[in-house]
Amino acid sequence: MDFSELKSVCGGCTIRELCLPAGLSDEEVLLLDQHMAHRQVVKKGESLYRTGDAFRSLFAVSTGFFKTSILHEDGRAQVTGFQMAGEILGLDAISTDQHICDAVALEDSAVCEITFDRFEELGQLMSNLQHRFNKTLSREIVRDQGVMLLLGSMRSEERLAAFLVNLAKRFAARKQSGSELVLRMTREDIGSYLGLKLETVSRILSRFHDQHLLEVKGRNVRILDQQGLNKLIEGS
Amino acid sequence: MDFSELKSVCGGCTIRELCLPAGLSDEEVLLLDQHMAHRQVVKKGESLYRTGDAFRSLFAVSTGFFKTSILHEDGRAQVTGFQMAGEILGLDAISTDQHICDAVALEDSAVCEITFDRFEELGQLMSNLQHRFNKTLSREIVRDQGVMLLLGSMRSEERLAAFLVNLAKRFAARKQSGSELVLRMTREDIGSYLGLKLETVSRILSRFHDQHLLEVKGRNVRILDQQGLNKLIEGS
DNA sequence: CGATTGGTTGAGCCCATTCAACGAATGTGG
DNA sequence: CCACATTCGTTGAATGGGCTCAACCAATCG
Repeated sequence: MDFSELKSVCGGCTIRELCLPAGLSDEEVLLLDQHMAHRQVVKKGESLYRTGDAFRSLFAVSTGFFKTSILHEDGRAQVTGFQMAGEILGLDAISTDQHICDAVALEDSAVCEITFDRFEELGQLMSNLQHRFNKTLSREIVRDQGVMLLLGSMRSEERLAAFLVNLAKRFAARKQSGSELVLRMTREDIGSYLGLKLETVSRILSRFHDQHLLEVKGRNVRILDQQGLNKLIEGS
Repeated sequence: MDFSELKSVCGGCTIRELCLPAGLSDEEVLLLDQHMAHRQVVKKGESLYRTGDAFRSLFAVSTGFFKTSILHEDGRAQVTGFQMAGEILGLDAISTDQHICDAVALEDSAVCEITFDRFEELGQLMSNLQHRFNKTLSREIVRDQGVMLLLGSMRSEERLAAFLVNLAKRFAARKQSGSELVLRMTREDIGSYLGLKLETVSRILSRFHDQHLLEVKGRNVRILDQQGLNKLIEGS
């Protein structure tokens, strides 16, 4: 697919308000748009970037689903996040000009690329863009600290419940069903993200199924009792 | 103490290169300096800000030691970080214009304040400052993801070893001893940060003591075998 | 078709937790 | 100044939640 003919990619994008252009005026979006590189396809299983790669660009997920993971020297890996449409990949690399994690597509995906040098120039031209970007970075910090809370002080059931509720919310914000989830990642990915083993994830999904909180068929999960899940997270 | 008479606080600050002015020219530092508010004292046990407070300013730790922690609705708390001289407090609040954690001084401390509105204006004037600030935010993301790795895939001994080595590095970067640590936080704080119970922290410190990795006397910790600790973290 | 990857479930084990007792240090008020 | 309370830290014994090891099944793919 070649979108280079289109004048404004972001302008017509359905998830514009969830992405970098959020909160910008039409004119500002147009200016941003002119500096976006072509949309780029990443096939399922392929890496958008790998640990150690030189940092050149930020990527906004256009369609599809990614995971990011960091590798420990001894081979252990930790999944640090899952990214869907509108979310930004590469923020961690600004720090050192090198990517410190791998970003892998969990289904056939497409991303919008913008070189960070260019983006910083735009930030100088549009204080609004810069302001929003500061918020984007801060939001990622808040998200990470939420994961720290989850990993540091929740039990396995609470972790999985929080994970599912969070996924559901993000799907819902994208006008997709907030109760019919298709998990694009393996049980092992989920486990790594939540600090659990894949067997534990599987067991708890089965338990939730038995408790009529979920309907689980492989990677298809339907949330039957949202409130029940919320109760697990908050109350204890 | 009133520093308002001084023309340049940052300019003469010994930890300038570890703080917001890092990488700025002398002129740029001077400009930044003119917009810094007075230094502000926070006594041991006092809060610099609390969850829910409106976000107005960023704070750079000048002297002393802070902890930040988020509160879960059911009362559980998670310590999300410890901040020492040169490190920035309040980055998480940019996202929502509200502080999402408490920042508490663990010893008598002082901070330098700058209103964020002012700071963003300065960022528009000095692309270099903005560039550095982007890196600061990204560095916090990297740090948080490091903690995620720690919480998600390390065992208790590895966590504590990583924590101590990290503290030692940061003290060393501030020209303080990298082996004689004075822990300003309680065992409970450490445990919360590392996802462990205080008893576990205490036990492991004792174990490290027995293994001649550390000398532990209450909150005074001397690292006897840095390499031994590193081995714990990397190898498994 | 066999090979591979992903998922479920069981049995037993172990690391960290829980519960508990005790000691040291600090602060407070009479 | 001492008596007392409080906070912080250490250590022991027993428990249990999640892990390890293992078997098995289903789906996918070359």
